[in-house]
Amino acid sequence: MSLYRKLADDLREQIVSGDFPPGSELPSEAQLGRQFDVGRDTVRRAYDVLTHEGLIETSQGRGRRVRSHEVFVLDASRHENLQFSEEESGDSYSNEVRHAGRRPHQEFRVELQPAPATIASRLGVQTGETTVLRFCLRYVDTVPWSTQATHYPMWLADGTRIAEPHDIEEGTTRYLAELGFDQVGYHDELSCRMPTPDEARDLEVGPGIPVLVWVRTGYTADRAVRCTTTIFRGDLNRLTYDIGDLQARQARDDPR
Amino acid sequence: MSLYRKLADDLREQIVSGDFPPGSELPSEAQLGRQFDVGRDTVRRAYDVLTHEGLIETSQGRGRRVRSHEVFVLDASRHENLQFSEEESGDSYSNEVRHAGRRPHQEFRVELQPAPATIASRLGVQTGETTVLRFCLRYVDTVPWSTQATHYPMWLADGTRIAEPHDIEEGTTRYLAELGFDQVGYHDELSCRMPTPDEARDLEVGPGIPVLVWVRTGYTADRAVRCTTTIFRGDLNRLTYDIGDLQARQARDDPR
DNA sequence: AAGTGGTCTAGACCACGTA
DNA sequence: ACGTGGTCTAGACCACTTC
Repeated sequence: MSLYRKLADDLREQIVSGDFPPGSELPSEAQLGRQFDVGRDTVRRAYDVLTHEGLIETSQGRGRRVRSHEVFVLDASRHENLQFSEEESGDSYSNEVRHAGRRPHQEFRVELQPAPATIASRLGVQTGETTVLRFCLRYVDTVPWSTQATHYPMWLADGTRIAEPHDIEEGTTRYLAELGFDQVGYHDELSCRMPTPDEARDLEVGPGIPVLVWVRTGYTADRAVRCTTTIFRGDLNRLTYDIGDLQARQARDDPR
Repeated sequence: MSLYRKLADDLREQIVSGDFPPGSELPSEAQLGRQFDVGRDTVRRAYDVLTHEGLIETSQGRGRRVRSHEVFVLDASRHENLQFSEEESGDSYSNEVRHAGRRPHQEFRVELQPAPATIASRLGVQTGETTVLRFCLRYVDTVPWSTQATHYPMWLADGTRIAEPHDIEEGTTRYLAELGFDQVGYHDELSCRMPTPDEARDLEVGPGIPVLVWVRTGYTADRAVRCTTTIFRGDLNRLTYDIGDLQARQARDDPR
């Protein structure tokens, strides 16, 4: 077993056992080098291991700290509910965030884009066919939280507010319904991977933080009408689905 | 911008553009060093970046290759179906894998374990209370694919085959139903993160591969009866959920 | 100014795989 | 035997943060 791995195991053990609680400062490279009588690069490699496990974070000039987590839970099975409730208008993301007592913020743009193969097959159009892309970079308070890209087929978006570069106040799902495109079913796909450099920049994630990828295709009774790809920071998010009858669970959460 | 980052960007561009297709060999450290007139460590750091993005894989003595992906799709909304179909007996995992034309294999063990806080709160028992843990390391053909750990509360498992260290042929969900514990609802939670060293060993994943974590809590009409934590290799798996009416999608998949 | 991490190099030796 | 990657060191210089 190599020196730096032993050192990494040592440090990991100290972290998970609570000797270094979340947020606490870790020894400097020089200090650890003296303490274990190893070169500076060996210490750096040990810390690199832990960084890529998502355990610690580094700031130049300030040292390393144990990462502290915060998790936002999103109920995917109730998100963009198929039946609109009376009180809930506007887009689902803002509602969810405000409901959690946090301040939502988003940067928004609309583009015309030739459909990539992955999107085209889901929307039932030809690869390269023009689609309308509505893109959001979403913040909770001031932390970048997720990106969301929704593709609409041209046959649907053309001549509607979907294709215009403005926010749709009442929410796009509701607006689509007003246009006569009632979404009656969703097909969701979930995967995870390391972020691309672009995603890492947008979401401000360093090494060791994967992204959770959520692709939702929305259907009317006849056909697919939109495909939404949401990229979540893996450290900050959790998705949930309720299936079947969960009376027993709700009883636990809302004791009378 | 540092040298090794520029070099990494260069190489990434060549990989995603198809100059180095999946499975192809990449230049050796020495060769790249000569080509770009940089030291060996700089080349290594560039390759480390791509490795941690999950783009390439390394074998000592044999060089580096572009990783090639394969993805197994699991339909979580139909998995362990609440209504048993006639033809489907045995556990859901084996069925899914065989249905995909692959050979399933699992290593299996049963333990008594004090409930960790995360499990206890989901099962509605006290932290540290004894639970029965049924653990599986699952392979598809000879590749480790996922681990699955199901915790059962002692009040349910005691004196049943759940607590015995043997496979349950007909599937645990069906066996539980026979015992009078009909699962009528599931609560699913999804997240992702980098694997712990233990998980990396079990699943044989190197750096740059996150895991997808799926926690399913099963409920009868009265209470939670089990909590299943499945850890998937992030590079090999995708989960799907169908919500609402998807006639339009099924029509696409099964054209008459 | 002093301490922290970030980049880069040269050199040495080891471990693994192929031939 | 040779080429590949893996580990470790010492030294130099830079960039950022804090005081």
